[in-house]
Amino acid sequence: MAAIAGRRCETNQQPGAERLSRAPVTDRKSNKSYVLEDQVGYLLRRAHQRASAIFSKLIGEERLTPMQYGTLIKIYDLSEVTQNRLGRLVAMDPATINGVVTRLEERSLISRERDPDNKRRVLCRLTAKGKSLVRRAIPMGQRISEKTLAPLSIEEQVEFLKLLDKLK
Amino acid sequence: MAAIAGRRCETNQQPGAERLSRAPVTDRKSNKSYVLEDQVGYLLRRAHQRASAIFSKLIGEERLTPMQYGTLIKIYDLSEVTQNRLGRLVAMDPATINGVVTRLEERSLISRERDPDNKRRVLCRLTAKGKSLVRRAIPMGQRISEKTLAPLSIEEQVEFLKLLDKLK
DNA sequence: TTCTTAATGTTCGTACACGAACATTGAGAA
DNA sequence: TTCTCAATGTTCGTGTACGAACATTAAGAA
Repeated sequence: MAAIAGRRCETNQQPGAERLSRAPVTDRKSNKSYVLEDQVGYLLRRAHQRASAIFSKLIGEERLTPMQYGTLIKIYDLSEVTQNRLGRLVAMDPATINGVVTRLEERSLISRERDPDNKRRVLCRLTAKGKSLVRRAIPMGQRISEKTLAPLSIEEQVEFLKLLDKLK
Repeated sequence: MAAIAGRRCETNQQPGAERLSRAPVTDRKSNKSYVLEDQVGYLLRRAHQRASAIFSKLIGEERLTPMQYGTLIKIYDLSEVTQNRLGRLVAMDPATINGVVTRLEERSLISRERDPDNKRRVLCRLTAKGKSLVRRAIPMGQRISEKTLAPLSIEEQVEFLKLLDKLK
């Protein structure tokens, strides 16, 4: 695991995860043993955890989470989006995107207003502040992706992304 | 995306994520365009999201989250563990494992007591109820992993897990 | 035009995730 | 034996996640 700022145990308290000598005691009936550490779900969580940690460390900019970053990028690309559609574009349910967008608005990075043509909708736009933040953040996003994939060779990276894409 | 119980928009409101015609408007200066949907972090999140959804749908048992499941499995394998060490084993920081363990204790699936030999530590054990739940859950865990990896061929699964393991 | 149903958001409750600050306890150094 | 510092937990605050219930509005059927 990449080192994280405020670590409290050298044994890796945070994300890290200790590795014990593999004793798949769990299943005695079936011949295939069940080791938690080998399950896709567990590994995906760990990898995602690591990716988030790298993001937080490298993004620098006034605190931005991966979700906030993704959200800003999408609005930037579309200039104006409905909140609901925005949620679909970044894969967040209505309740979650609502929270994200609310926080971004509180920080004056985006603005929201009712769509006059359809009073259900809420249109999201970037403020000048939001736009400039996005422009500064993009290059970081690229570095973050590189860093995240760094443990793999270039060929492996291509292969990995190809397979990962099938598991969306 | 696998269908989720209470969907509200046929356009896939929840996790799903809409795919728009790829307009990498974002970067005009560098020659390589930046598409959010192609970034590892984004894809990892999506894959993890899907894995969690599959877990929730298939676990059945009285509601169990992936974290609770992993935690129970670990205690089951070790019979008795310190709360802090438990957190390291399942890759959760002290604050998070604390919450998970508290909820499991409230449901009488585990018991906690101070270690008499080291009054800082808290020992976690499974209750009879917890043990039987774990035994019923393991087979589900295996099916969940299979289902999660289903979009990949057997060879791809092996390759994917190998690469994913490097990104912990 | 009404009636029904879908779309869009909001609010609530629960469960991670994790940085940060803090209290307690143990282990090794001086 | 003190003194220092690491280890273990707890609490707080912020930010996803997401099911569920609800209000409002729009669009199409009868």
